[in-house]
Amino acid sequence: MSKVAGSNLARAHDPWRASARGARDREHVRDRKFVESLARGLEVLRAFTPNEGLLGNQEIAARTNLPKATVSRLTYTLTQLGYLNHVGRLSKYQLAPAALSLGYSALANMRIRQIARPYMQELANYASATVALGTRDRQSLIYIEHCRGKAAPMLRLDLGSRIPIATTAMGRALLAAMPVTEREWMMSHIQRREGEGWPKVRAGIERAVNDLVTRGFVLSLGEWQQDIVAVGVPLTVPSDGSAAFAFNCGAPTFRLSRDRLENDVGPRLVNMVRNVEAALNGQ
Amino acid sequence: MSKVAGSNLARAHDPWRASARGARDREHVRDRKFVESLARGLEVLRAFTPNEGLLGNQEIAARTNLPKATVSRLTYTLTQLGYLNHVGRLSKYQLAPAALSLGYSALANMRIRQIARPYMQELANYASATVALGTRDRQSLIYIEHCRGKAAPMLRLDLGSRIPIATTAMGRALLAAMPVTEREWMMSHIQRREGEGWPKVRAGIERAVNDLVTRGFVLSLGEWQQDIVAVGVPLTVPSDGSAAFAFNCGAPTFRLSRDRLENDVGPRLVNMVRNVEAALNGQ
DNA sequence: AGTCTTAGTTCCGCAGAGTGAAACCATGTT
DNA sequence: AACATGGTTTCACTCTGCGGAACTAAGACT
Repeated sequence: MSKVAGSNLARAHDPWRASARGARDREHVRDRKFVESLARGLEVLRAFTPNEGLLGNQEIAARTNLPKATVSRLTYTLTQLGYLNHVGRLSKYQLAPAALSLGYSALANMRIRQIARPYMQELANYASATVALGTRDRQSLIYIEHCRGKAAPMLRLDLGSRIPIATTAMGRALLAAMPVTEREWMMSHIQRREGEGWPKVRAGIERAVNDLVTRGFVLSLGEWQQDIVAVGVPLTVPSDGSAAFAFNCGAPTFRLSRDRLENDVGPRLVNMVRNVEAALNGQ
Repeated sequence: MSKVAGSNLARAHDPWRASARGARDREHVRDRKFVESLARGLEVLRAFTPNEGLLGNQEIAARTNLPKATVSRLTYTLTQLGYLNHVGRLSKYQLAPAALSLGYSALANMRIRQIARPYMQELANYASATVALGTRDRQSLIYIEHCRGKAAPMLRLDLGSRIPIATTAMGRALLAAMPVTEREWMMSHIQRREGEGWPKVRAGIERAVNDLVTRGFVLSLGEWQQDIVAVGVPLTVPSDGSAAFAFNCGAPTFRLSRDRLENDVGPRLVNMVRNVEAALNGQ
């Protein structure tokens, strides 16, 4: 049940727990404001991931825990609207351009991107590393903007791609900057997913919380990808409560010594973020 | 009414004509498979464009022709699900990361991109121009992939951005390759929008239809953007009926003489597309 | 202060949209 | 021919989603 749709943090109403019309819901008071079929339709779209790009109704039904018949109607509707494409004569759908278009509109309207980009590029060049900006969506991070340094075309992550929260510098920065209750809630989720790796992951996060207060940035030293090191710094937009962002600056281990990362790049990233914050509030 | 949601070509069921529960629908037979509230929710998301990125419920209601109360519930739901963000203390929403994420998944799964990219890059380099790949969504084109030639960082269009169909080389290529009935239908739409500019636009399209059969490519010489010339070539994926793509290759006028465009670049683009087609069918 | 305006939210009774189990179809497969 | 497999359609029921209208909140103007 909860495998399907991670609910949306504290403030969230977890759609699938909440209703699933069929499941005679004892206790839960229905939220009259929440439009169930919209949520379901979107959940269908979400079932398509970058690797799982071609799904039949059956597979969708499995992934979303929705009854066959319902999925059939939803895919039909989504196809009409141009969000899905019928592919390969029969059966199997695929995300279609309309979905892409939404993403583009989303990107285009994130003011922070335009403002941050020049700062990011500058640091990327200076450190010959990659600087990226991301934000949270459910249980992972999404890249919103990124700049590569001159000599570092190493790791290629496109805008919109997802990375985990628990083990990356960017993710830890975000976690470390959260209100405690929220962080605890996130961590319980992560714990469930990590299983036995959890103690190590937890230690990493706790160190990050500590690092953030003492040094202003957090680290990930090969904990996400072997051979990749990075620093991360959070940014909270004050006016706009819900939106929290984080930057990272990373490179392959051999290119960026730990010493330089901690004593040069880290502080510079902190400084960069202060500048971005100023620019954001400025105009 | 029809201003809101362009219906989706011939096969389409035009959602808003079809029902709008309140509007006691005489004639129209309801499509029991179509999930109205999903369509409405998505229409709300669509109301956000790259330029119109910050909308209040009221504005959304106006753009979608949905009643206030309904919009209120839909935005509430979309916010819960992470597709919209509440911004600036109260009122006004904005597309949120979840929307972006869909777009990324969509992109990631278009096989044609990976296959076409090397060919595109090669031509882009050769011609010192920009080569792009796009597909249709409703009444416009969407960029799916693009490569810039070495010395041509001129026009910067990101993936997912929209360009018009009627005046661009890419759009005309698509139009020219359509079945007549479909093209006629599209053209009637375009006509409505163009108003008095229509005769010229129409002539352009008709020339394109002609060019396509005689030469294999179509042209747009400054008809979309002053100072930009381009050739376009369509590609139809046979197995996958609905999906039709088109390529363009363009540059600022001063960089690419008309002669070279027509006698060198055009034929090469045609050739490139043949190669891509072969590659697509190959594996 | 008061009054208007503008925008968003909530109520509430109603009707029909959306549902899902089960029957039905259409394609392979053994 | 029987059997999977996966998608679609039917059908009767019910609860969801609807939307007009009432309500609330926050400026803006006198």
